[in-house]
Amino acid sequence: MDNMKLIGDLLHSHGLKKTPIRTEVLELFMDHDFALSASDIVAKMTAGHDRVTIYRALSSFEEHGILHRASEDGQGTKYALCGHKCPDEQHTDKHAHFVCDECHQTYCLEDVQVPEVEVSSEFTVERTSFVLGGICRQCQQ
Amino acid sequence: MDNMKLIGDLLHSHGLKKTPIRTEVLELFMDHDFALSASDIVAKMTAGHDRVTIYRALSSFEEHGILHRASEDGQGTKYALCGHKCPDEQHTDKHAHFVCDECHQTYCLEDVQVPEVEVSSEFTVERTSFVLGGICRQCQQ
DNA sequence: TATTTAAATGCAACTTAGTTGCAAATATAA
DNA sequence: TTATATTTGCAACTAAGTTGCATTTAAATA
Repeated sequence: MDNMKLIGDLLHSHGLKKTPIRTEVLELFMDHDFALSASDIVAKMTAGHDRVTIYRALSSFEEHGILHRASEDGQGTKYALCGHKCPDEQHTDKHAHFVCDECHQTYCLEDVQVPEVEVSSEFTVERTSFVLGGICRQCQQ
Repeated sequence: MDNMKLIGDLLHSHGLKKTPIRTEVLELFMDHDFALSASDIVAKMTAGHDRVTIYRALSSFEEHGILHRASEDGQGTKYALCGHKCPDEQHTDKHAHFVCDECHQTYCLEDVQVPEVEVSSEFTVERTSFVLGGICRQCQQ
């Protein structure tokens, strides 16, 4: 695992201090192939850290382009790492996401591009979110 | 205004009782060209009706295909009438929606079709939501 | 290595969205 | 007009997210 080094670099390169909590949060994201919400993280963290701290870590990561918002279903906002297949910059909203109705997990569909569309000049589009819903393989049976 | 007759028919044809509250809720949807959330409706209703009743009316309308979910931004779920340009059946998710970051209003983009996409067989897609975000004309200045 | 300080954390308290159970009220069919 | 299933209101709850403030800590620098 050289995740440790990676995480250190990631935080440092964005001018964020490397704290145990932030490190553990980023490790969680690296260890999962689906998006996580603040409460998912609180539940998975070893020590019982305050919800507020997790919310603040997530916002901060989002602002710095380390995480992107993957979906906002009824179970709260889920975030995903701007990772492997994401370009280093402008990772937001480039791919679609899939939310399972059964387990409520959110997956990045990194090969499904968010389509570019023409919209009435009445609206200035700054973000696009393309979220599919249904059942994932695990919940299929 | 023959909205009244229309509303009566709509409720009756879905086996829903025509109550003052439901009538007023549907009138509100007919009078607005953007989507409304439960709290929007509570605020706009003349008499101070209970939030719970509004939530229940909305769920019921959604179940019966009278309303569709337009967006779920941080300000709560917004609903829109399955109206004029919606086909009478299967109105859900057929078009994109636009959420303004400034006023948080959600508009139906009835001419922007939600694209059909190919997804890994790992996922069974049952719903699709295509939501654009940005600034609407009113908030432009 | 010790000191300093801006940034990060924890705590308490709050807001807002949404839900559930149950009793009272009411729309409609008979 | 009455009977009944539906709808409504109330109270109480959960869960997500936020804010202010005091305390702690990472890391720059002396």
